[in-house]
Amino acid sequence: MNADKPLRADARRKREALLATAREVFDAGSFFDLRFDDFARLAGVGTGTLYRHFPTREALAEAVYHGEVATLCDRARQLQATLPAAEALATFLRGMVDHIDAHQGLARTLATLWADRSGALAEGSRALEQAVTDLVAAAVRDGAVRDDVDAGAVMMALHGISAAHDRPGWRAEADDVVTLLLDGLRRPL
Amino acid sequence: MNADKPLRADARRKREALLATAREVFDAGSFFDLRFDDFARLAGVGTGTLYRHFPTREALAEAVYHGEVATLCDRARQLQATLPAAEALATFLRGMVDHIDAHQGLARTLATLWADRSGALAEGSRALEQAVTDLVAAAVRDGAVRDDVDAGAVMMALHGISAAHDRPGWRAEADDVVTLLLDGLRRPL
DNA sequence: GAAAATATGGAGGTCATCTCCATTTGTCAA
DNA sequence: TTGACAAATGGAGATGACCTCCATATTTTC
Repeated sequence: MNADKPLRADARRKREALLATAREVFDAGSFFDLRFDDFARLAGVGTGTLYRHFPTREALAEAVYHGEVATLCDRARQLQATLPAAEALATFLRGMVDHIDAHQGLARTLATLWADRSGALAEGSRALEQAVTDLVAAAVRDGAVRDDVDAGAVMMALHGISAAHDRPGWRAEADDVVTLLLDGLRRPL
Repeated sequence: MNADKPLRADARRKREALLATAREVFDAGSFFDLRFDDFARLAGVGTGTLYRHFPTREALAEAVYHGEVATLCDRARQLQATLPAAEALATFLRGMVDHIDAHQGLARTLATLWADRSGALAEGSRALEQAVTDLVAAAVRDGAVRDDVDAGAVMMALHGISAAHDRPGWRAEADDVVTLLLDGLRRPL
């Protein structure tokens, strides 16, 4: 869905400028507070161009974190290949919390992408869910994890974690959620 | 924070009209899609009046569900008084899923109230969190639940459940989350 | 190097949100 | 009852974010 059209030279340049600006704003933590049009001005680009490249704020957010989400997915696959399934799952979930903790914007982005009721679930969101589903499935096959719960439950919990990122005691609570999930997932008895 | 001023007669009437209309719209499931001004017209009230009574859409949502949330809290206290702590917690969480499942609007409202980053956490949200905290604390005192996790973790998970209300397999996944939480909460070993 | 294809930018349209205040309605003391 | 004061109303219009449109500019192609 990406290699469709070879972007024209200036188009690619503007696109990069927009992404670069968006990344900065993300790191500053003001991405979701800023007028969308202002990205255009900030990036030295017209509003029309902004909208042609990224029809919505969410599209831009997803593009910014496309790489990061892909990295998370790769990490999931890598863990799955090198660790016992149960441990891979645990490590991945703990790592998710680390990532979210380290990056203001990622938490917001995940929460937003996920909560986006506009039908077409973003690519990154799908990919992440697939990675989690695979991890859980492998652990189930291993017999390390019960087989009567859906991986979607884990996604729901992750969403809760992302969405609550600005709670005072977030980090501790987030770790607790993961602990509960993992202990709950172990085959009962 | 409520018995401050004895509302004038017409004020109370308009307020009721707004709430009644909002309740209908909630049940129809279109609360969050409707132009806010239209509540005014629908309720036979001017926009100014709408905004004086409910400064934001969230304020109206909270008012509509104030009773329902209070009921949930009462239910928590009642369960706590009549059942062993662990069972009270389990029953309450299962009941939450039932409630959310039965009422379109409640899920959205809880997710919205919770996600509202505007600092002042809504009254209903606070109350609900307190109820959950009490339930967990009681179960911990009983020795039925581990003491190394915060009740906030349970709230996070509940939020995830509410926010994901429109997933295809929501009900099953939501039940799974609760199962994981409860099994995870039992004292390990 | 000219035509065709592609992309730009920003002025202006659209629309939900919210404010303001001239008018209406309710309350209460005399 | 009535007059006077306070409280509340409603809806026109300001505000401001979002998005579209298209005349112009840039790139590519032949």
